[in-house]
Order: sequence, then structure tokens, then C-alpha cells
Amino acid sequence: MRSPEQLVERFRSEGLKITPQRQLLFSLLHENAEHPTAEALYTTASAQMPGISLRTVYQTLTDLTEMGELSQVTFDGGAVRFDPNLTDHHHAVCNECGAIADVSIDHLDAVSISEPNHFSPSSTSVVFHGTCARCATPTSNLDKPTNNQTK
Amino acid sequence: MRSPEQLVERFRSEGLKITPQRQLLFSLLHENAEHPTAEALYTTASAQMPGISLRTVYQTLTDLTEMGELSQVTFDGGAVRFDPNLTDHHHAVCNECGAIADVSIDHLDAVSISEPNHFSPSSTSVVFHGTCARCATPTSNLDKPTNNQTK
DNA sequence: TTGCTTATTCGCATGATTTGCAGATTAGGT
DNA sequence: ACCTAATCTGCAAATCATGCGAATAAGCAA
Repeated sequence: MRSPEQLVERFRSEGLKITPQRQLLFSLLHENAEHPTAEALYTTASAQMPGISLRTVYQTLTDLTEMGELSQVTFDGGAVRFDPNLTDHHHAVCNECGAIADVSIDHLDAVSISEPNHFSPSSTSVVFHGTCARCATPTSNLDKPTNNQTK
Repeated sequence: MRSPEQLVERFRSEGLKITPQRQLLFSLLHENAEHPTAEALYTTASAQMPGISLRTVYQTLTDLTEMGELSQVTFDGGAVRFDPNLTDHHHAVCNECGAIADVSIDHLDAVSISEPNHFSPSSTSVVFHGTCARCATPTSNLDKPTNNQTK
């Protein structure tokens, strides 16, 4: 996703309005690597802007997604998560705390479908499930995030 | 998933009852490569057993999943799909018709997470999006399945 | 600044999927 | 045939997401 400033430009150039709600969401999403759900963003946004509607959060997220500024990902049937990282990347989901990390992958080009399924892939997504560094460390079980997993 | 006969044995040995509803679902799932949703199974089951409850379908699918006889997969935020194929495999989703095919993957062992994310993967899942053979063939646009995609 | 036009916001209703619950039913053993 | 626990079923309810219309406000023009 572009910077809030660039998004403002883009919205203006497309005749869309710059509302405080949108500006807040732009900033909350900017370089956000937490893959938040709409609800999570709504909670955060509400703290800074009491009264903002969950409907508006969904609307803005949908708009940004349609504009290609945001991508949506879902894991294990939970709620949709929003990812402002538009670079080619994949995900690692922690089985313990549910945290989702962006990961780059080596040698993905070597991967191919075995048998002749006559399927032409236009995109490939890889999801790792496992234990994240924080949960793997027995020491300092303090500051561990609670399980964010939806399912 | 094991054969209906083997499942009957397993259920019996665990003190579970062999009901006609369960037997029907065993047979509908056996070697089913369509990755059906609970609703789809309910529709098919209802044709053969009018009156069967959607709740029972969900219950049985959940039971089989907990027994490790079935796995659940979701793509693009749609409804959960059930997969009786317990072998190590991955999926190809058609952007046109939404069909989901099981695929085996070559050289997956070569894939690794780039940077030191200190993440220990316990499992890896790969999903290809693209065009399936049937939708790629301009001829015989007859017998094409309608779009099954949930989203 | 004032006013106008129309995009946006907001709240509520609705839809889709899934699970909880409790009473009715039935499989399987005695 | 009878008992008892497992199962089935229907309905309520939870969760997540979208449609809709009325109220609001951004951006432009005068």
C-alpha cells in the first residue's frame, strides 16, 4: 500500500473525498505488518476516533482492496485479514499465538505441479504453519501475545 | 479418509453408532475429490435421504475431522471445504469455474524461508490460482461447470 | 463565506456460514 | 422386547460481511 500522502493524492485525482475516517485508516494500515482483521482495525480506530462505524471500516478496506492498494488473505477459515504489503511474499502462521508473519521464499521457482494436471498457475501462495520465534522461546513467557487465532 | 467399511469398523471399535446418516456421508465422501462444502454434501445427501439434517452433516464432518479422517481447507475466504485425501498434497484453484484440484508438488523440499525469521515450519501448504484445463479449452464450452467459487 | 452537489458515513437489516442447545429418536447390547 | 447412551433434528444464536436508505459532510463554485 502507498503512503497515506500518496493515497490522498490518488483519492483526490479520482474525485474521491478525503475524510477523516479514511485518513485515520490510511495511517493505521501504513506499514502495518500485523495482518489485522476489520474488527481489529475498527477497535484501534475507535480509540482514536470514537463513533467511527464498523461499516465505514469495511467500506474503506473494500475500496482499497479494489484499488489494488491492499490484499486480503484468510487462514484456516477465520475472518479476512488485510495486508498492505504488496510485494511478492508469503506467510507464516504461528500455531501457538496465531501471529502472522510475512516471509520471502527461496527457490519457489523450482516448485512445479507434478503430474500433467494441465493447470496453468497464474499465482502461487505458500503458507507455513509452525511455531514463531517468540513462542519457541521458553524464557520470557511474559509479553507473549494472546492467541489471535480465529479458529 | 478410509473406506466406508473401515470407518464402520473404527466407529464400532470406539463405541460409536453406525447410523444410516453416517453411512451415507461415508459413501459420499469416499474418494470424493471435489472438495465439497457442508452445504453441497447436504444437498447431495438430501437427494438420497430426504429429511437428513444439515446439522447432522456438520456434526459428522466435524467428527471425522477430529478423528483425522478428513481435513478442512478454505480458499479466498469462502466456506470450509472438506477433503478426504489425507496424502501430502496441495491445491490448484481455477479462477474461472472455482474448481479445486489436488496436485502433487515437485521440489517443495527446496523451498525455504529467506531471511532469518526464526520460524520453524511444521507444515507447508501451497495453493495455485490459475485456469484449469477445462476452462482453458475454448472448444466444448458445453459441459463446463458453473462457477463454484464462493468469493 | 455561503450554498450546492454528490460522495461518504452510519446504523440497521439481512445474508451466509457455523455452532450451541434440548428434546425426540434410535442403535446396539442385555 | 427393553434400556441407555449416543445420535439426530430443528431452532436459536454467534460470527463475519454486505445491502440499503437517510443523514452528513467534503470539495467546488460563486
